[in-house]
Amino acid sequence: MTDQNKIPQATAKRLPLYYRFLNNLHIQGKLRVSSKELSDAVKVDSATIRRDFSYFGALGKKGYGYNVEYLLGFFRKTLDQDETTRVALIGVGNLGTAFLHYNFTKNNNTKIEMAFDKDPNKIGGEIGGVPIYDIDELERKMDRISAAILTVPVSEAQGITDRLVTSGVKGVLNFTPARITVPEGVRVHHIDLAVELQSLVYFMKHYPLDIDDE
Amino acid sequence: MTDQNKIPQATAKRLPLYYRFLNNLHIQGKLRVSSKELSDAVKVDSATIRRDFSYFGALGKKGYGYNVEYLLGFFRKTLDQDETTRVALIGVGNLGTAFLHYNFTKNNNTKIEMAFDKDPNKIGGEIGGVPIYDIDELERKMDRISAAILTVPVSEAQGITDRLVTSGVKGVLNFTPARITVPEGVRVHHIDLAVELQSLVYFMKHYPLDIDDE
DNA sequence: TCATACTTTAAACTTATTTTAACAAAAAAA
DNA sequence: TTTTTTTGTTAAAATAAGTTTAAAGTATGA
Repeated sequence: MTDQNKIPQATAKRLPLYYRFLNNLHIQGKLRVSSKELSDAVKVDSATIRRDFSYFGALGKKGYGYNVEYLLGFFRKTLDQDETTRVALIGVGNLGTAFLHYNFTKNNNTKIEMAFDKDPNKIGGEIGGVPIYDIDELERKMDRISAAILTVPVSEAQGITDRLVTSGVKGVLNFTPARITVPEGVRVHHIDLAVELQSLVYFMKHYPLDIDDE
Repeated sequence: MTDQNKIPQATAKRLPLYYRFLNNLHIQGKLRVSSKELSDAVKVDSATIRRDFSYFGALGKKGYGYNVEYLLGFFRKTLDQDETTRVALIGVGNLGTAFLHYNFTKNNNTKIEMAFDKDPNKIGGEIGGVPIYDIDELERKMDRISAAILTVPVSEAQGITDRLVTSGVKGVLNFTPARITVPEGVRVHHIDLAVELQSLVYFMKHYPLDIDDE
């Protein structure tokens, strides 16, 4: 909250990516890394990486590069890795199930604490260690959950979102095609699988030369 | 291929989104729409929408707005909706299955023609009308497929990608955390679920006021 | 140990891209 | 008519990326 407001959104979006790769390097036992090496790994221009890092002050050493452990520690703090954010998943279909199997907690500051569905066959069960509750229980259970992953059918999206917001959720990762409306102060990120695929196809046809953007 | 090179990438990325909503409006029987209305629906500033549209010439009428059907027809052409792109899906796990159930063809120019997996229980079967083949058959079957959705475990990502590229694939939608390397001319879009979630959380904490960006 | 060559960052500067704001002109509505 | 709506476009502002340069370090070999 101090000066984070000043760092560009584009940089902020790359942070989790950097963190992931730094973690890999650390596991591999690497002690230092140059912006060039990191660039090869994450496919981001090395100058951009240095620029991104420099928003946080001088983290590297000239002629040496970055100390992996130090950088990792720094990112852990910056990304609030110590304080886990409690997440709920709504809609245990295939996509929802994929999420539940994903081991987020391992390298991340997020934990899916519970899931909701309306299918009686799923309610009461658990997947990947996450209990599945009846969607009707949502308001009762959602205490202390601050983010939600929305993997329900489109038709349910806005209705469920309203209930989530009422329950105090401040962030929604929306996988439905619906562009949901939320009150100010609630953050929504959209990922629309069909749009992503269509976008890829459009870029393939019209921008065939570039290596990679996104 | 005429002047598409001139339209900004940021605009290109929004095109599929516009198309989807225009289609919704059309189904709802709406005859016209203003940039303001569309803005509310897709959560993109109305000025940005007008600016985006204007790259393609004058599509609307002052004091009236845009004719939904005309605009839709225009986008259909621009997004090459008439010519379907043949897509293969690699890795029929939960995420892959979610994709197969998704009815892409309905509103889109993409069709998942086939899927690959190495699980003998899945091979030979089909999901959502898409046949599942043995991953060993990849090179033999991939004729005429130009894009691939990669939903395999990270460890397989680069190896499979190399095989896809050899088979003539020009675009990959990569859902694995690996930042895969491809030769020039092949397009890769990454979607990393963990990064997306972490990114949401970061933005929730540090940019709590903005309504929506992405 | 010292000199030299090499590496690599950080910061300043430049360029490019994207968004936003403003407003005249055209059409619609009253 | 007159007023209101709404586009298309221009110009300005904001964001983001890439380049260059100087300083600070490392590594090497005499």
